Order: sequence, then C-alpha cells, then structure tokens
Amino acid sequence: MKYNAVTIKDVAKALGVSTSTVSRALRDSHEISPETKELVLECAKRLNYTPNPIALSLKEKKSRSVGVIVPEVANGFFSQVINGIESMAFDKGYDVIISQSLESYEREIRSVQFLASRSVDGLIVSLAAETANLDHLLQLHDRGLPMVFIDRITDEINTHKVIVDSFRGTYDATEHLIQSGAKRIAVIAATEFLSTTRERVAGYREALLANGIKEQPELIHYCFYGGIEFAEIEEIVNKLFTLRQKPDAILTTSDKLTTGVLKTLKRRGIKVPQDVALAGFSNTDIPELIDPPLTLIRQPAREMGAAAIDLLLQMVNSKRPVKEFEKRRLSPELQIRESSQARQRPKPGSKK
Amino acid sequence: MKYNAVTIKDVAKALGVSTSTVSRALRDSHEISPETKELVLECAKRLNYTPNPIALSLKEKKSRSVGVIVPEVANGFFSQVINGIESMAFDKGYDVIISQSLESYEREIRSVQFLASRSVDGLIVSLAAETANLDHLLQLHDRGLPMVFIDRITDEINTHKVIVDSFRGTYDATEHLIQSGAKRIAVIAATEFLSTTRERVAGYREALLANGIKEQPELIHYCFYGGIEFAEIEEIVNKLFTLRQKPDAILTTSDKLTTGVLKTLKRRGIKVPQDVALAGFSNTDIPELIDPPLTLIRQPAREMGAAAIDLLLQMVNSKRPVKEFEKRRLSPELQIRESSQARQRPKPGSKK
DNA sequence: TTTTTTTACGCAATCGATTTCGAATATCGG
DNA sequence: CCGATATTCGAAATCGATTGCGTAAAAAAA
Repeated sequence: MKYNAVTIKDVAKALGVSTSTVSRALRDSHEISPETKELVLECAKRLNYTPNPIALSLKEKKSRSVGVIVPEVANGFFSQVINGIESMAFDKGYDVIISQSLESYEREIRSVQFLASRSVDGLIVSLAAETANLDHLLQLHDRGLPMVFIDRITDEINTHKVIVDSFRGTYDATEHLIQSGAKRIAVIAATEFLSTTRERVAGYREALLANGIKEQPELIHYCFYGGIEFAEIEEIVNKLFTLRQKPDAILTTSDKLTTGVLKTLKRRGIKVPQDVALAGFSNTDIPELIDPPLTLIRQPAREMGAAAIDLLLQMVNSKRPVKEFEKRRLSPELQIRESSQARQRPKPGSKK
Repeated sequence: MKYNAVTIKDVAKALGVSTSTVSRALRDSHEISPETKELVLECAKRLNYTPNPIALSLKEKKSRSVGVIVPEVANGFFSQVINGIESMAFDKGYDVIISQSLESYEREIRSVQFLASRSVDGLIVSLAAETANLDHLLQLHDRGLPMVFIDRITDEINTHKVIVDSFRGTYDATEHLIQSGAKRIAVIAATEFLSTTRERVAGYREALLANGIKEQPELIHYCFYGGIEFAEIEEIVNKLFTLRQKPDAILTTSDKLTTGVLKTLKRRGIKVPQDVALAGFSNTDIPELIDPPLTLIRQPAREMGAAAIDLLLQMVNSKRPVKEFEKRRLSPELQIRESSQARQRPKPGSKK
C-alpha cells in the first residue's frame, strides 16, 4: 500500500556513515570531502533515494504549496485563471491545491480553514457570491498568511489584489451600445455585494451619464446567485420585457449571466440583436460560434492568474513582512460582434 | 511572515501537563480523565490550537492529498471532471493538487514525479496526447502508489479506470447521422495513440459496417495535437473538401475538435447542416446557443471525476494491496440538435 | 617536534504529533 | 491494613531531514 520510501538513513546505513554526512553530501556542503560526496551521491542514486518533502516542510515550516479558492472550477474564466496559476507555480516548484466555494459562504469558510490547516504557504482567493463577512480570511491574514485576491476582491483586507478594469469594461461596452443606437440599456448584474458587480454597474452608470442618458432604475437588476439558479435570470428577463418601455439593449456582468440571458431570450423568441442588443462579460472560447456572434468583454484570465501567483510568491519568499500592497489592474478587451450591432430599429409603437 | 502556530507543546506548557496528555485528550483517549480532557479541550480552544497536518503526515506516512494530472484545466470536460473530484475529495477531507501536462510527454513526467515526491496518497491521471511510454507511471505503480486513470487510459497499467463508453458514443452518433441521410461520413479524430480516439474511431467503423456502408480511408483523419494547433484542423477540413466526393457529414472525437471544425467550416462558408452535417464529442455548457445548435455526445464528466476519486480513496484506505481492478464505464449521452439533422440533400452532381 | 589550524565527520537536538512502555497514585478486596 | 488491580499520566522514541557543536585526525605553521 504505502510504498517503501528510501530515506537518508538507508543511504547512511548502506555506506556506514552518519545521516548528517549523507544530508550534507546531498546538499553539496563544503564540509564533506569530494570522495565521500561521490560515494553518497552514487549510493543515493543506486538506492533510488528521493527526499521526503514532508519532513522538510516540518522543519522549514514551509510546504511549498499554495491554496486556490475559486467559486467554481468548471467555469471558463476561473479555469483559465487556474491554468495561469498552475503553469507558473509548476515552474517555480510549487504545488497548487484547488478548492471551490460553489458561491457558498459556509463552504468558503471550510475551504479556507482546510487549506490553512494544511499549511499552505499562501492563498489565492476569489470570493464567493454569498460572502459578506470576511473574518475567516482576516484572521489568517492577521496571523501573517500571505494572501492575494483575484477578480472578486474586498477592501476590508489590505493585501495584493489582481483585477481587471471592470469599470472600463462596462463603460466601453455601454458606450459602444449607445453608439450602436441603443437608448434603453438594461443591466443584468450578479450579486451586488461583489466588488466586480459594483465596479461594473458603476462603469455602466458613468457611461450613461457621459452620454446624457438618464438612468432608469427599472432597468437595473441584480442576480443573487449570478445565474446558477437559471430561474433567477428568467424572472428578470420577464420583468424587463413586460415593461411598458422595453429595453433595446442588455448588458450583463458575468459569463453565466451573458449566456444565461441569451438562452432565455432565445426561448422567449426575442431576437438578438433585432429586438434587443446584447453585450456582456464572458470568457467563452467560442464567442464566434454563438448565434448571434457575441459582443463581449473578455478578461485576460490566464494573465490574471499568473499575476496573482507571482505576487503571492513574492510575499511568500520575502524576508520581512510585506507592508506595501499592489492592486494590479489588467485591461479587459471589448470584442465587438453582431449581438450588439447597429440595426434597423422599428419605429416606436410600430411593433407589439 | 510565518505565522506563529500554536502547538501541542504550548497547550501542554500552559496547563503544566505533558504533551502526551494533551495529545491523548485531544483524541479523546480513555486513558485521560474527563476533568483533564475538559481542561485540555478548553485550553486548546482558548489558545486557538490547530493541529499541524505536516507533523501528522510525517508520522503516518500519509498526506491526505491526491494528485490530479490532466492535459489542460481550461477545458470544459476536464474542468468538470475536476469539479467532481474536488467536491467529493473535499467532503472526505482530502486535498486536491492539480497539475497540467498540456499534452506534453515531458511535462507529464515532470508533473508525475513532482506530485509523487510531494507524497500524495494517490494519483488520478488522464494521459497526455504525446505520451506513448508509460515508464514514469509504471514505476510508481510498481512501488505501490494508488493510481486511477480517467478518460484517456492505458492497458499497460493494471489499476482502476474510469471511462465513458466511447465506442457506443460514436456508434450511436454515426448511426444517427446515417439515419439523417448521411452517406459519406468523415471522422476527425484526436491523436490515434489515445485510448479514447481508438475506441471512438472503432465505434464509427462498426456503425458503418452495421449499416452496410463501406469505409473510406480518405475520410478518416487524425489530429496529433487534437486541435490545440488550429492549423491542423484547417488542413484536414481543406483536404476533405477538395475531395472529388466531399463528405456529407463530419464526426469529431473531442471537444476542441468539434468546435474547431465548426469554426473552420464557418470561415470557409460551408453551411451546417445544409452542406455538411456535424456531430461530435463535446461538453460545452452552451450547445444550444451555438449556430447551428450542436448535436453532440456528452460525457458525464462530473460523475466520472467522482467515480475516479471514489475508486482512488478506496485503494488508498484499503488495508491490503488491492488486486482486483475495475473499469468503470459510464454512458455518454447523445444530444440531438440541428447540426446533424436530416435536410434536403442536393442530387449528386447538381451542386458544384 | 610541538602547537595551531583545517578538514571531515558524528552526535544530538529540532520540527509537531503520536504512541509504547513504565510508573505513580488511587481503589478495592480480603 | 496490605497486596493487587485500575486509572491516569509522563518520559522517551519515532517519523525524515537539517544543523550547531564537538572532536579526531591530518595538515600546516612554529
């Protein structure tokens, strides 16, 4: 069952020397004669010795592993983030331990504590939608556990953060919709407690303002579960399309919402972009295959992951406590396709 | 930097008892009087004691973590598999350490050795496309490291395996294409060294045979990089559509190939399903949004991941070496949509 | 040759937790 | 009241590797 690991002791015994000698020889210490080193190295190889990282971790109080907590792995954006994290961590000799919160506050707490108790050297966190209280993370942060937030961040904890410029994302997308002729742009956003949601809705608002369009409260909707509950989206779309004045464009703030809204529109027979334009955040790898091809705001997910692990390892390997923190803000990319494009708009009232 | 962990020693000192007593009290040993237990438990909580899993691992020679090696995390299928693995592992108190091979043999070797050296209790592996030699895994298997293969398996290592019934997947899909009127069905498959590819192509062949259609070698193509190199797909599509007798349907054997082929067809202005029908393996979460809605063979990815971790933990926790191995074969689901549907087919020769 | 300095290595502590063995105290029967 | 069994706890070994300290032997300096 448990495979017989060759230890430093076995090598020592085989050679009739002490474990200290073996250890030092393996680490190429100057206190060991070249001949002995030779012998030890040869013997270690012959016996197929592999160092036990757990013993080392115990001594060094470092595990050379980092924990990653994301809402969900099976999500285009987050899986790309993880890709970025893993690639760089692997190159630097770090393990990546994954845990999902599934948007649940309770599960996030358990995940965090689980990872912390497993002595990860640091944590990369993207907050769950439900999470309003940050004590579970603050506690660890106060005890000195290096921590980097990604995408869904918080102001309550002072540490490195990696985000995309969400404000600009929705600002540009909104402006683009306006230039394409939209006058009544609805927003379907995720939980309003998320940092990303707040920034994105703010970008939308600012763009309306800058273009002299008055904000309409009935056009702004939040999905608490961000589309995991499909019914949530349907209800909102229903509301929007039973308004006296229907929206002529919809802006969505997350991957699930973007595709979810499109699904709902299709089911209801609402044509995009003829009846309503659509644009939103998404990191799907097949935007051009979707009908209609989707205009979307894409986040540089891989790069964000890479930035996060980079910042984290900087902290982990820093001699003294890091006091200056960075908020690394990458640029989103607005990809314009048909779903948002200008088109013949029926005269008001000419259509049901 | 490293946060001051409270150890069992601190608790012992605070109470003026020995570490053994604390340890036993914490584990609710019968050798400790109820009063002492009470005291220790209270003190441990007060001091915010958390056990150090590394010390435990060292002693128990178990890390309560499992390694997962997949070709790529940012892939619909594999991220769903990981979701299944993580969910169940988390419930059972196991860490999941992720590593990607990126289809590279060399990186797979390094990943495997990295994970093994980190003392994972077991491994879940989906082989890289490049991997032809299995020595790196055989070595560990021989030394007794529990191991489960998922999706892309091998016959060379005798252990638990979890797959989808690929043969039936393509058999049914092919038959469906035939019933929809297809007569010349091309196959675009991944690397032929992959177990999945072989089974899938076999299913296709068998279906042709069963329906009295002669197999045409020029209609069968393999992509070594399985669509990671987009040019690979384009070249194959090119070849197929410069044949004197063009295919009237295409069957693809992987997620990337299915979407990749559709992209290529769109770029070349070949209409699906009017000019050519399309069906293939895919685990995309938005098949109905794609134009045209895709007929696809879906794998129960989450369930496969759950089955794999279940089998793995069975081995890990088994008292004696497991000798009987299981090949768990889940059923794929054929989801029929427009991309493969019967339609007006032009008379032979009436079209360019 | 004697003293000093290197060189090369072993002993033992350490990391945190568990566990075997032994011992001290308490309890009980006679 | 004494020997015997129970109860409760501590000392020390253990897991694998590292490292400060001590020391014997060899080399260099005197």
